[in-house]
Amino acid sequence: MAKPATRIQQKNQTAIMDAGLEVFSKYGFRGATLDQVAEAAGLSKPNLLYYFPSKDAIYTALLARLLENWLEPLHAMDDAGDPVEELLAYAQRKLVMSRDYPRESRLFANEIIQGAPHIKDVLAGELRDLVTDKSAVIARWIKAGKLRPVDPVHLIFSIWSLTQHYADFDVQVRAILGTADPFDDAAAHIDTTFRRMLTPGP
Amino acid sequence: MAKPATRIQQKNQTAIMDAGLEVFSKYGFRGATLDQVAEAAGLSKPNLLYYFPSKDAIYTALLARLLENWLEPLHAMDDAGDPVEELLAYAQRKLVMSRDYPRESRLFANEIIQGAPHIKDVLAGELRDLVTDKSAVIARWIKAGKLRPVDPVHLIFSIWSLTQHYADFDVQVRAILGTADPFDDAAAHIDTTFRRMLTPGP
DNA sequence: TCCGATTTTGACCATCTGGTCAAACAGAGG
DNA sequence: CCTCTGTTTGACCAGATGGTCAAAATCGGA
Repeated sequence: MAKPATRIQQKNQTAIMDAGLEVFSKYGFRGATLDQVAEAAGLSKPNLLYYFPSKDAIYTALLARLLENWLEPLHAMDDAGDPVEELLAYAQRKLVMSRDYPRESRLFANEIIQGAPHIKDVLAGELRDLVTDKSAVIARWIKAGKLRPVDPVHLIFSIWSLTQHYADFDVQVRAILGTADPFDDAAAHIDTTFRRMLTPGP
Repeated sequence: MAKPATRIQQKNQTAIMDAGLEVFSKYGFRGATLDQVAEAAGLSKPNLLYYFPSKDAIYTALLARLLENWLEPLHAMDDAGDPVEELLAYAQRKLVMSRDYPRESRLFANEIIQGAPHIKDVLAGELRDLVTDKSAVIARWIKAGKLRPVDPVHLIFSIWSLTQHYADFDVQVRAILGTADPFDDAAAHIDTTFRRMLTPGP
């Protein structure tokens, strides 16, 4: 029953997704217009709507694709690995994602800031479960004396906010630092931060 | 030449500013509509435009007022105080602002994420100068051995991101933690974080 | 009370926005 | 060459949006 999807379909669908990412991440759902998306995709508006039934459909498809990639690094945190290195690696992966996929980060940030109307259920469901799960892992690490005591959930919030900041507030960061690439220094800073936070102290 | 501003003018102007804050912080500049602002202010749209000449004027006025309050705590960081306590106090002040003025924080975040079209010059001017100035203070503290070495500018970014996260991503934070107020735990976590980061280690 | 200044509003407008539709246009297989 | 399926488009629509304007309502002081 499922149709194979022609070559031209795939080309246009990815063009639309990419254009939608560009526009929605810049203006938010309500601030973006279909004309903008169509132009960025190099298509006419009716043609765009031949591939996606509505503005909402494009946005929803984008969010769905995003959420997978977004949660993957946290999933990948390994119970059996070295606690400090696992957490540091997670933070660095998130930072690399901020550098390489800033539009995705801003799309997500826009959605959350505006009250997460499209994904509130995912936050309270899948995401909540995942964080609860990984928090338990971190708590076990702490109990085993492998990490300096810290609130596990707020530790995860810290990793999110510190890394995503460099994508979401990119303009501000660059305005303050000049135009130089901030990500190398950011990587060093984040490494230092979490090492001091998590490594047993004096 | 300047007119005194009647009582009714002040009442309506503040009503409009508050309504604008509510609406613009929720949808961003482009996503918000004058009708929404007018309704939130309890005025008709023409009446609203009697007090402010345009949508842009309301938004600009909001941003101007915001920026003052926003930079004040950083200004207040005292060269002569105890380094660790000054920085911790700054972080706590920012966190309290996230708790008490989340709409302001989200308004600012929306503006920055969308490329800061209205305040790019402030970022590259006033804000940049302020951060440069305070970074020098922090660098001096480090050189004097009062703080563990850390990149001063990225330290300031850390304070911003960790505190504003609780306002900007409020929905996500509450979805994960349940409905309980997250700010007490956040305060403790942030205190711990920066104390470990800045206090001389082993 | 009256008068000028301030405030409020209903009606209106041009433009934009998400979305529709029938018709025109490929492209591949026969 | 024709035809069938998939693709593209110009013209169009109803509702929303930022903004205008003249007239009406209200206010505050003399």
